[in-house]
Parts: sequence; structure tokens; C-alpha cells
Amino acid sequence: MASALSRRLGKRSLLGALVHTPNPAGDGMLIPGLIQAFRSHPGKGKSSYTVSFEDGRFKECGEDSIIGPGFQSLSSFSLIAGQEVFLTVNGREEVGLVETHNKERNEVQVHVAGLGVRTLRRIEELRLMESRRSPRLQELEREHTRAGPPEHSVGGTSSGIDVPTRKSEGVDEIMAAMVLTSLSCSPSTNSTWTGRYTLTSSSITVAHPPSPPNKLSLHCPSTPPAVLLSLVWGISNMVMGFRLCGRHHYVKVASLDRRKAEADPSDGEEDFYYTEVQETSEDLPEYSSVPRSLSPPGFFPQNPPGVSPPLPHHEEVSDVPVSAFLSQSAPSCLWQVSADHPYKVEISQDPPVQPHPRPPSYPPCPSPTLIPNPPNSKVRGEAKKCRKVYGLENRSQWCTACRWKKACQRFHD
DNA sequence: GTTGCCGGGCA
DNA sequence: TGCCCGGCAAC
Ligand SMILES: [Zn+2]
Repeated sequence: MASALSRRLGKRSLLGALVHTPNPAGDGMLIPGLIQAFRSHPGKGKSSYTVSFEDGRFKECGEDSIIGPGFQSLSSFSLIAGQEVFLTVNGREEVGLVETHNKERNEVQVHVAGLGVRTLRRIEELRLMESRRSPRLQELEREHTRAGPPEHSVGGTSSGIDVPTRKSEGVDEIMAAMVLTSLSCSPSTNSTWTGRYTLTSSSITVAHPPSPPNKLSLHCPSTPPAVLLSLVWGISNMVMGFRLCGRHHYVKVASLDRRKAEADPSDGEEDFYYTEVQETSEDLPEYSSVPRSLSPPGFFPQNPPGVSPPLPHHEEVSDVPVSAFLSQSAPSCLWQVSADHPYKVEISQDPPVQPHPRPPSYPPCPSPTLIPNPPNSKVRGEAKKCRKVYGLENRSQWCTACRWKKACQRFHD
């Protein structure tokens, strides 16, 4: 493989799913949003999700206040007048506005302006999202759900990491979560990579609540800890900015083979690769060094430039983006960061303060570092391997790989 | 020379 | 898949 750099990591999840939640403004309207982050509360048996709204706000929602595939059904909610809903009228999908909702009798009066009619429906017949499929199929599907148990538990008390077995209409673009806790580095053989980062874990751990100093655990032997600067995500990738050895690094982590992961959900994992996309030198205030164009336009209009989409840590709407805190230590809870956004990642020429693109002198950085190795260079691991440890005469004590003259399994570098 | 291990062969 | 080894590059 060209980049020689792929790692399996991450759990597929609901991240990126289009859902509806009660408007944080409190007007009772159910408004659309995207699942941005997921958090499990170990021991509590409940999960909460960070939902972003079209106006750029964020809210952390309990799973029982979210409507959508893999979450609650609309039936358990009260609709207020003015709520936009979709319904099937004479075999065609129409959009209408709720006028009244009688919960006891399960009657919702909907005004379908397009047809100039008012109709009385049960709430089960209403949808918050436009269907892409034919209403006929919708009806059939509804018959099915009525007849049998749901495919997966979406009950309000369900706990743990629920991975949907089905994706939502219009949101079949659910992308796997991008998650990682730590990176280690070793020589690279690819020119676009300025280092080889090996994911050593499969989750991104973000302390809760995030608090400075933001530290990213880089499992790079004999390097100082890296300081996380930013997490910015795109359609199928995430750019992580961190400072190490006095330099700023931007590593793009992207989904490698999504289709494969889709086809094999039992696997529960997905391939990602990551690439260093930018490196600048120090002297920048933190959070000011994120490539600006990385901020998702559109969906996060209020993001201050240079700040990643937040991982809110409050129950209420969070207007202030919060940077992530990555820690090697066991976190109290786990965030998974969505890697799915409707925009393209472009790496901007983020102008560092200092005008020279490559100053002749870098601050000293211990080795191994994230500095690139010459392409195609083959580096021998530091660690002593079975052969050396046990000696030729004790070949029987070697690990199998060593016995077979393969890469040692017992003593990793 | 020694060590680590890739790539290939064989059963 | 398990096993072995030629050969090469890093030390
Ligand atoms: Zn070994």
C-alpha cells in the first residue's frame, strides 16, 4: 500500500445521523439536527448525544429526547401547532402543518396547504423527515413495524452503544465515527506523510468536562506529550491539530473503506488512514492555528474562525465551542466524534505568525519524533526481539513470528 | 558479522 | 494455515 498507513479503529455509530429534537429555544417545536457526538455514561446506562442545529447551535440531548432512526419514535412526543410534518395523502407524500394534537385520542389535525385540505391523522402516520422512498413503501414498512418488534431497541432506557441496524432516510450517509486516543509514530515511507502515526487504541477519549491544558496522548516513545489544538472534521475525515516539539501538526484522519465497513457491520470497525497535512512552527496562540477553511461552512456558521466544532459539555445549548481534551488516562466518559459533515476539507495556507515557511532552525526534538523519515527508509525497531533476548540456542522460547523470521509479536517497537 | 523480517516456497 | 528459509537492509 502506498501510504503504508492504515489502521482499523473506531466503532460505527449514529454519528452524523439526521434527527429531530425539541427546539432548545423551548417553543416545543421539533427541529432537525445532526448527531455530532456521542457520550456514554458508564454505569448509568444512559447515553447522551450532542446535536448540532442548522443555526449553528449545539445541544446535548438524552437519547430519549431524540427522534430518529435508532432513537425515539415520534409517537411519544407532543406536537404543537405549526410543526411541519410529512404525511401521505392519496398515496403521495405531502408536507403539512400541525394545527392541533390531541394526545388522548391520538389525533393530529394537519393542514396540508398544498392540497388545501385538513386531515386528521394518528401520530404514527406522520413523519418529521421527507421520505425519499415511495409512500407505498413507507406504508408497507409501517405495517411491518406495527406487526413485529422493532429491529433494535430504541427504548428510552436502552443503554450502551446502540448501533443502528438501519439508517435513516435521507441520512444514508451516516458515517462512522472517527475515534482514537493516541498515536504513536514511526518512520514513514510515504512522501505525503511527514511521519507515520500508528493508532494504538480505537477510541478518542475526551475528558469531561474539557479543561485546559489540552493534552493529546501521543504514544511516541521518548517524545513529550502533544498538546491538542483542534479537532475539525469533514465529510469523511477529521483533521486533528496538535503541538509537539514546538511544532504544530495537522493530521487528517479519513475513512478508508467505508463500503466495506457498511457491508460488514458485525465487524464493528472501520478502516481509517491519516495523513499529516500541515506542519507549522510554534509561537502561535493555541486555537488560532487551525486552518480556517477547515471549519465546516454552513452547518457551523457561528464557529469562530480557527476553532473546531465543539464538544459541548453542558446540558443546555452551548454557544461557545469547547475544545476537546484528549487524555491518556481513563476518562469518566467517552466521546465519539463525528467525521461526517457536508463539506469538503481543504487545507488552507494557515498563515503562521512567523513569515518564514521553514525556518532553518527548529527547536530540538527528541527522537523518534513526528519528523518525517526519508521515504522508503526501513528502520529497525529499538526493542530487543526474541532472537536477541533468548539467544539462538533457546529458539524454542521465541515467539512464533520470530521463529518464522517474521515481525516479532512479543516485543513490539 | 549480527539482527530483524519481507517475500516466497512448500506441505 | 503452519512452517521454513533466502536474502536484504539496518545496525
Ligand atoms: Zn518475537
